[in-house]
Amino acid sequence: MAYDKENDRNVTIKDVAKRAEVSIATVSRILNGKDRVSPLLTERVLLAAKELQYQPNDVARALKIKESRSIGLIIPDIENPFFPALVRGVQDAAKIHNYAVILCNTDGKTDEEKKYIQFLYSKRVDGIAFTESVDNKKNIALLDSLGIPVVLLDRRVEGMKASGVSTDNRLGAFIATKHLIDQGKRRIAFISGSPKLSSGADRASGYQDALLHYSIQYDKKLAFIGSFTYESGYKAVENLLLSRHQFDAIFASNDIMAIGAIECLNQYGIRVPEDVAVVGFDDIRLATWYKPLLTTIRQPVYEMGQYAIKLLIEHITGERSSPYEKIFVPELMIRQSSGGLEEAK
Amino acid sequence: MAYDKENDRNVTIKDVAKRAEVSIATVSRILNGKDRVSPLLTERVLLAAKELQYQPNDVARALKIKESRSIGLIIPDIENPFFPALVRGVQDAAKIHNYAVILCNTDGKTDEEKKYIQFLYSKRVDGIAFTESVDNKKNIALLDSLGIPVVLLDRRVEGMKASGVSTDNRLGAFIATKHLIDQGKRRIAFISGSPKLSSGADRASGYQDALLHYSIQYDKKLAFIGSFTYESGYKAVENLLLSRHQFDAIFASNDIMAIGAIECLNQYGIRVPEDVAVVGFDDIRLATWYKPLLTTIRQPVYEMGQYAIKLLIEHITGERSSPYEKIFVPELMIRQSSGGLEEAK
DNA sequence: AAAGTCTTTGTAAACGTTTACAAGAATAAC
DNA sequence: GTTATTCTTGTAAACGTTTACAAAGACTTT
Repeated sequence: MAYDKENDRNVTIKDVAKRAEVSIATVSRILNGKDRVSPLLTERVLLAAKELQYQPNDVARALKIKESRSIGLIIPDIENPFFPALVRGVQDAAKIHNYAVILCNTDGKTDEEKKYIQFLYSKRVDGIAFTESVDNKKNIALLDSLGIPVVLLDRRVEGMKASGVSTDNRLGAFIATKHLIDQGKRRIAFISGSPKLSSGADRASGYQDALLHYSIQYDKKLAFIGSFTYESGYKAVENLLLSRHQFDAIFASNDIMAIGAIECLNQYGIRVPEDVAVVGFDDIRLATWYKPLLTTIRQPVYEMGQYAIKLLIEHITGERSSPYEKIFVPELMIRQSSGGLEEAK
Repeated sequence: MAYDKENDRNVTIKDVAKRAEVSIATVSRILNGKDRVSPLLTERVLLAAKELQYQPNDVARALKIKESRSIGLIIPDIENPFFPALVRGVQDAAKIHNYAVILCNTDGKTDEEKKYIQFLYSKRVDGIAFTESVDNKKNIALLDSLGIPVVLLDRRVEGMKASGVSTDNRLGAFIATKHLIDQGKRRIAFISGSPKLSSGADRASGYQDALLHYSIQYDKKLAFIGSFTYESGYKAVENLLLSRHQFDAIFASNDIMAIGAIECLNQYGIRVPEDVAVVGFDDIRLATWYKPLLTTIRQPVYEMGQYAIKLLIEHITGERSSPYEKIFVPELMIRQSSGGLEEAK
């Protein structure tokens, strides 16, 4: 019943062979350019293929050679401003090697992740790039059991036999906090991301490292648990305000929480950076469009996506066999929200 | 040489058949649930499948039934803030029907589009959702010739036999311009998108319609050609300023151009909305985070993506045979940048 | 009890490729 | 001129499914 299937004028290798008066093996050989074949036949076959507008059928090919030239990309949500650049990096790298990328949005739900992993396996993708959203051993184990190359994006997972790419989150958080301290701030509030994620936990560690290093007392009452969403940033500050604890700065574990935080501060008539300095994390594009311009820690997201696929493909082709952990180094982008800019002038 | 291919413990329908002591046909029938088969065998097969952790091979299936359960999605650039919501809509709709979506970024290059169309055809996708970036008859013709269902996103293309989904751009532009006129503005500058795109051309028409309707002289000197990018919005205003023509409002054909325009105005010390009112188009998420909050014309982008895939799948399954044109209606979102908010108070 | 009908199962071909193997032609070696 | 070697091509099997067709078994119907 499907569209156009009757007058399906699909031309196969067989048709080409017939027209060029050779065997299908010969056609295949010429088209793949692996084996040598005489110039005479080559020309005839190429001509026939062009005349018939032959387009190889990759699914038959995939079945035979057990290689689909496609990879799965699992992320929580493409609408989250962090991901478009990552996805673009992935896609550009995949394109170079002629891999198709199948996009999957899980909204951070463990069972969606599982469904997609199985879905992708049924499609016999050659590899999977995975950004897990909650530290879930089960899905990691599932991935491991598939016997398919996997690379983990933006997350560290202990004891997994897969490669990974991430940013040094602990260092980034350290730098961010240090920057605030350098501005003379001493009562620095912290909004964490999901603490179950390595990225969330590591940023919390970096924050504490910096306090410790500069002999500032860590104050539990200034630390809030967020979830990497705008709303959680807003809420955190609202709670902070309600608690009436003094603070002169905020380090939020990502940019959208930082923006949520600033929006809340504004709502209560508190000025940024004059009254409270704010630093975010990620350096999404919005950070340079938002007012005040957001001081933040830059992750090279596009490059991370690219590198992940480079690694994945190396595993697929067998060029690389043992897991490798690529860690990018974060960079402080000083803008308005931390008040660091005026100082610099 | 590929990863793990030797100790590939892939279990096939044959293995299941052997273990359950039935023929492979029976296994297939049970797994697909089409034909009736006795409860006894059903149970045995299901058990065997579970014990062996059988996962069907969709590529073999695709080859046999000529249906890959995957669709291609061609867009210019996922990093353009307009697209994430669209893509998410597409993906969510595809998921419901168990289709994989293969993402392709073309950067608006015609030859990239062509390459991807052929690439997707080789992969034998069941359908293609296409957002063309320059009105290129050749690629449309190519798509037509494939004999594969196609739906056009966000673009009208004359005389194509494919379905399409878009927003009434002309109406949207009319409403935007009218809103500015309602604010008492009479010298309204216009920044177009690519005029070769229907979305670009239609918005220009809507702008002119409104001027005509309210008996305002159309002034060529106030109209600028942009390309839907931040930079082109910025440039347009710079040129406008240099030309020293008076203006009291700007209608930009999309939000990022509007933001580019405002940034430029700010640079020159011109206040928005006090000195110049600005309206954009699209209502990307950034419009509500940017300062001033951007007055704009909302397109239901997510829904458009969803609807496109619904349509596409109807064509694939044969439920729908003749092309259908779905046109969403745009909505004015009054915020700060047009000064419309104070008035309303 | 024989003949007919319906239901359940199996056999084998097909989908469009790639590739091991064999065969034949051409060239080289003696 | 015979034999060995290399090169080019074809034949056929295989990849993992689905499905047309046939066969056999279980019921009806007379």
